[in-house]
Amino acid sequence: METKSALQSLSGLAQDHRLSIFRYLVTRGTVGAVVQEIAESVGFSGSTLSFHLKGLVHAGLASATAEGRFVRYHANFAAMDGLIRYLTEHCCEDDPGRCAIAAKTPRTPKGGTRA
Amino acid sequence: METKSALQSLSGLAQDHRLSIFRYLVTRGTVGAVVQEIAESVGFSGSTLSFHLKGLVHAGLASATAEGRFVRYHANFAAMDGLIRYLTEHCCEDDPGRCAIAAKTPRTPKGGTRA
DNA sequence: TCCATGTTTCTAGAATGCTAGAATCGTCGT
DNA sequence: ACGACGATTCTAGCATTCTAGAAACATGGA
Repeated sequence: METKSALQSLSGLAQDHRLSIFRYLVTRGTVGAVVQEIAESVGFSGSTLSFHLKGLVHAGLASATAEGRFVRYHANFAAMDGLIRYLTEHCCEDDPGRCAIAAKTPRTPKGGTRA
Repeated sequence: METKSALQSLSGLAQDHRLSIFRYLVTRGTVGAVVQEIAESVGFSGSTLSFHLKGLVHAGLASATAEGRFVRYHANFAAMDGLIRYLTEHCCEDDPGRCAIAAKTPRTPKGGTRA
């Protein structure tokens, strides 16, 4: 993951409403949630919700799939993993022996990059 | 980690200059770096640098210790770990069996919360 | 086709965040 | 005590982001 996409992910999550939305999607795992469900969970106006969902998708943190007139959103776990890896990259470069973090994250959910 | 501090961490990192600073501090591990070093690494004006360092400290992502007239900064790995845990919390709540992420991060660097 | 429903886009105003020059504060060496 | 130096704070202007009402768009059912 390059700096740019890490920054997009971080900016995407650095807002309480978007963080709420994302965390809700995380709890929903591979199932995801349609906009109405999300709205019930977080409780703010439709246009605001749409604004933030767009932000999450743009940041690569979520994906949207149409289901008739509903739209289902899923958290993008791969993006989250990438972000985590990015943050811990080069940790304690000077003295890796002292470091318990660096590059040891056996992540990615079973079932691919989506959902 | 509660929502508020996670949000602070995320906001702290969601800015390219602060992210650069933080990542540089991460590479410096327990050694940390004085402001001059950081300035050489990232290359922007003193007041801007100070502004962002303050932001990182306020977000709990870095700590500052005076060394004569120098100030040494360290990345706060504990905060980063906390953030990572927070993000992956409750992952796939509906069907944990399907999830490879949830609560399995053996993190925290050797040597305590500082550094 | 027409209406109801679900979602997104448009818009403006308010709030927040960023940058960098100038001034300030604290520490060290002489 | 004084000057040099490292770092932070102050300030103002600029840019970005957030919110929510209104309008628009798309889909499904009657």
